[in-house]
Amino acid sequence: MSGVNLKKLSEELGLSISSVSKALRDSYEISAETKKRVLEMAEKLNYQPNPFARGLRKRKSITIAVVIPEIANNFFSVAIDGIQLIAQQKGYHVLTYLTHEDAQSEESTVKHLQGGRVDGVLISLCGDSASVGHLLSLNESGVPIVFFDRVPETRECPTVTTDDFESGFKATEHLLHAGCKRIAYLRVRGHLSTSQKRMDGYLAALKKNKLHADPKMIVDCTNENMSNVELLKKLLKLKNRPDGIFASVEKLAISTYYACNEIKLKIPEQLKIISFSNLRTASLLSPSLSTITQPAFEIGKESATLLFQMIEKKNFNNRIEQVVLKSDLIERNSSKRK
Amino acid sequence: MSGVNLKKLSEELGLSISSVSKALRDSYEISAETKKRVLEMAEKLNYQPNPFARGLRKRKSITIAVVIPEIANNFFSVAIDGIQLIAQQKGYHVLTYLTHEDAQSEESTVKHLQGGRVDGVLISLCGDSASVGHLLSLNESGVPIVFFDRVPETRECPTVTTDDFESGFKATEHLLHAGCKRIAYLRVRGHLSTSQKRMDGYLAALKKNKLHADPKMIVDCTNENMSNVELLKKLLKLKNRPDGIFASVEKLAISTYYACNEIKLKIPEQLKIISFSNLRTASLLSPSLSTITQPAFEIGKESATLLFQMIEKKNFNNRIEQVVLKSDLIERNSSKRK
DNA sequence: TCCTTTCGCGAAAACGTTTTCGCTTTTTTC
DNA sequence: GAAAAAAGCGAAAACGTTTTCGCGAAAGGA
Repeated sequence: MSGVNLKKLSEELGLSISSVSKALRDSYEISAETKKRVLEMAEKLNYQPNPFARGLRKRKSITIAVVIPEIANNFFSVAIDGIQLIAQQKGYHVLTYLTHEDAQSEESTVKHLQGGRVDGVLISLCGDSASVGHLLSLNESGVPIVFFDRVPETRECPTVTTDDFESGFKATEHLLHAGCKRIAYLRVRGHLSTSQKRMDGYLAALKKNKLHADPKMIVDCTNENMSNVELLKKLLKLKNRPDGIFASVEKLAISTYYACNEIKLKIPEQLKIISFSNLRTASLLSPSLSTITQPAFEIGKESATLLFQMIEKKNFNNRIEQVVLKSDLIERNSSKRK
Repeated sequence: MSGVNLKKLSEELGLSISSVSKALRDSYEISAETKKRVLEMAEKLNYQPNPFARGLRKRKSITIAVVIPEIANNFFSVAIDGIQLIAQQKGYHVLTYLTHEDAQSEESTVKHLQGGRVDGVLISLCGDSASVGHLLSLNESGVPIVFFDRVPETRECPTVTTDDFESGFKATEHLLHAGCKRIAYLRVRGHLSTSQKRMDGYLAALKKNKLHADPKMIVDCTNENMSNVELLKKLLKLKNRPDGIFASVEKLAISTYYACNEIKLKIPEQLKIISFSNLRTASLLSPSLSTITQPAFEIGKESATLLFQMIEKKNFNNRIEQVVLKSDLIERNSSKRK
């Protein structure tokens, strides 16, 4: 047992607890000589202040929470990397919670965060979170929240997102320019702001190019690869099958690749694909995958930076900052013209 | 501000603080009727116990720490997934720290964990952590530690690893059977137990097949893709270049793919590759990548389970459990015989 | 020299819990 | 019906900090 606390330290030094505490915090009330003695003894006994006592007293946790749908995902893991960078710079600890796209799990997680465990929350909503009531309640109890990537549709709040509409528009036009006549939009069910905006961009591009938007070409997928592959195989065997696929999330592009492998459909000759994706091996795939790549690391950094601004200035309810970053469209072979 | 605590709750109910506390913890001292009243009021006012007060009093944090070199990595992100699953089941919170392969960062992180912030630590060592003194100190202060994947070489401690020697052996024999005569072993500099064991397996396989182990075929790479590509291009342009590559970590296989693309070396005709990797798109690469795949999710689950055993039974210093899981060798096209 | 200011430090309260102990009232036991 | 036991609750200490306040001594100003 370590058990070295201020009391033990003060006894060792022949000082009062309060003096030791002040010396460690470099208070002007303590002489330079005493400070030196205290610092040396603290070092020698390897004193580490108890975070719970300090948190209780100062009503501050020096901790933030990150709530995300999943972690085994290139976008989120890189975003966390950016978050951690900023948090580490600020001397903050980071609690991570996974909702697994489950609204109930998200709600109970957020509820547990109300006791003062964290000074702020970074969250990317899960797919089927209908309401944001639990988050409002958390915010009202004084905990600032920043949403990143997947943000609430209905309410004004601090967010860090990417230009999803424009990206959806560009990706669709890219497929059109590559020669596609019939483009399917792949999404996962649920009401996510990102998915909606990307689809709006898709629809706008079709409209601008005077193309009919066929509801059958808007395909609702699941979170599970196997069932998606089956679904896509059916889609691609249709008489009037699509000649272009716009996948709104990475995993759907992967499922499409598997489906095409199985039914011997050639990419890009018979089917062109572009996808939102942060896959680092996109260029090594067979064929290399054209992507819209979100600046995941920057998103993480920006949202953490914004959160700390809100934590430090307590007036976080006055102004609502909304940061929008640009995604990159990277053309590769999966959408090549011929 | 929420600020609803036991005091406010007790005032609202006309009870003492201690009675309310006991009612919430379902103490036998409190009547069923009172308990019901208290529970209802707590629900109504949305009471959440202060974790710092409780942690201070009970000397328990209900929190574990995960210390890893990086998170934007398929192995570690899936391992965390497994850890989170178990932690969530146990009602524990998870703090994540990244060392970025920096020994000093690892040391300071571990030092900060001594104050009682966590009840246990899961750690995968960084590449150039020479000593484990800081971890010993943490352990002596009563915090159980479980190492996973990258474990200390010198000391007996609780670990969860994979069969790295056997996997290294099998991977090498696989390349030999595919026709390779000269196999390079790619590793990142540093003294990691995993890398060492994998190489031992490699060397043993060479020896068994009566092949000379050329020191020039053991290549020290860095953590940076660009420089690795350059290094590998040089290696592959050598007069007596290798005809097989055994990459001990995923990123080195990726770098090899890039290098081969640049110098127009054909895989697997001119160079066969196998790699340790948890890449989910390994089968979609061009060509598909043969891998030794570690059961990352199971590793996470096993190590968390082991840690909680140690946390719950306090006699964690008596018996030292060492779990070894099996990796899978998955043959794909990058190492095909012809 | 005397008064005021500054310096250096200690006592004690407070943060919100949990838990031990004691007290009153009710119930059980013989 | 008296003694014993149990039930139901409250007071207060404790966890380890931080911070306010107070106090004596030294230093400065007149």
